[in-house]
Amino acid sequence: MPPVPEAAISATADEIREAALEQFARDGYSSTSMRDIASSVGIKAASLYNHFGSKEAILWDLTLTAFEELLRGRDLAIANLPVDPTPQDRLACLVTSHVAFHARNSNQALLVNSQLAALSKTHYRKAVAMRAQYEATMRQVIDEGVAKDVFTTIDARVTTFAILQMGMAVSAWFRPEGPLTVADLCTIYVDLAAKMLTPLPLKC
Amino acid sequence: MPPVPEAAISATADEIREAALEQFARDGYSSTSMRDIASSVGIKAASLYNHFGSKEAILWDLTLTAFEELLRGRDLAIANLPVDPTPQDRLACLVTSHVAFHARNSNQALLVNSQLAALSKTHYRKAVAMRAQYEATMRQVIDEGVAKDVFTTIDARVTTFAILQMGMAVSAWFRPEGPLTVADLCTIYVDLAAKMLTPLPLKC
DNA sequence: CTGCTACACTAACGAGCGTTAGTTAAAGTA
DNA sequence: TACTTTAACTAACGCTCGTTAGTGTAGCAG
Repeated sequence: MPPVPEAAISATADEIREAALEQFARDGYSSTSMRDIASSVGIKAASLYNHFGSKEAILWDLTLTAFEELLRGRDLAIANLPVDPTPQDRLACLVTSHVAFHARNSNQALLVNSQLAALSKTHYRKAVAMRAQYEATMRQVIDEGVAKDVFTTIDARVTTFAILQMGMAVSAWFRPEGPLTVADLCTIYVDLAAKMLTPLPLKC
Repeated sequence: MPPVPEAAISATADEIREAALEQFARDGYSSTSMRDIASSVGIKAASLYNHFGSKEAILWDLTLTAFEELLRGRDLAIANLPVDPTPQDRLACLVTSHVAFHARNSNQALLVNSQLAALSKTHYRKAVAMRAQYEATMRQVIDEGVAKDVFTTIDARVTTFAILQMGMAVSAWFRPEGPLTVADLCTIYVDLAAKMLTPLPLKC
């Protein structure tokens, strides 16, 4: 009896991850069967259990990796900020890493944004905590800008949701073979987010 | 043998609609069983077939109703516009009806925004067409504003998606018992959308 | 060469799924 | 009062699901 692997590391395990990620993102967790995943990899369903302890373990593995990459992208962007960054700098940096992630890793993004409910209660709680921590980063930047009087907003919480959500939606429609590059997309969303936090110009 | 009802009209049918809508929105179509729906109504699964021909028929019934209400809200808002409305008037009107629908009918909104894939191919195509028609209304208003030089945008298509999406997300988090009223919410999103389409003020 | 490990397989279990057939009881109509 | 309709029920069908048990085999370590 092979010990139930905590986090499988092998070429086959990676093929399983890849196939499961694509199908979970496209069809949803509960509409994807172990037999579906196995057949994408070219093995039988029972063989999946040589690599992952359960179907939910695959989802959790993928979810953890997705969150790690999301947070890593954010941290990398923050690390590349100029010294003494303005709130505008910080906002542009966060929106760029946010949108770039959702454009480049659409399957991971779809998993994180709409398949968390399929996790076990314990894993779900951890995932929600990670998401809350990620969202808090955006909120802090907005609050900082408001405190320094460079941002204006009716409601900082709602504006945070709005900025995060318009970026998340990118994963649902953006295709790299389309007319826009990821860089184009980031420029557009940074512009939108900046405007959302700037007072409307008075007629003068 | 009762004829398979096209669109059932009875108190029980309405209870089924209500229970199915809530569970489809909360747990997803494929995670909700006919036995789940039946038990919410207080009957057995087989009795559901006295009112609807299949599980998908329930989803399609709910989807059609949701789209009808969404479009009706939009048309009502448009009908109440002042004579010779400006693009800003039109934008505010559309954003208000959009956000109000997603705040007040969150279950219907979640259905329309994330359960279409569970429909049969024929019904799916019709639903996507209705959604496209709805989205086109917003796009037209933005294009009109750009043509009249009262709106500025890097990319009208992406901005349309962004405005629609930040409103759709409302259905996922807004609770009427929270600190904000629906009217508050509409005000906030109208403000955000207007700013998104207005040029950043130059320092002067 | 021997033995162990890794990883595939077949077969099957029990549970749950959407759905159908056939039955029964109550309500409405002639 | 008799007949029809409505809408509930029980029972079961065939299927798919996640998962487990047990088996075979190739490759590597001693």
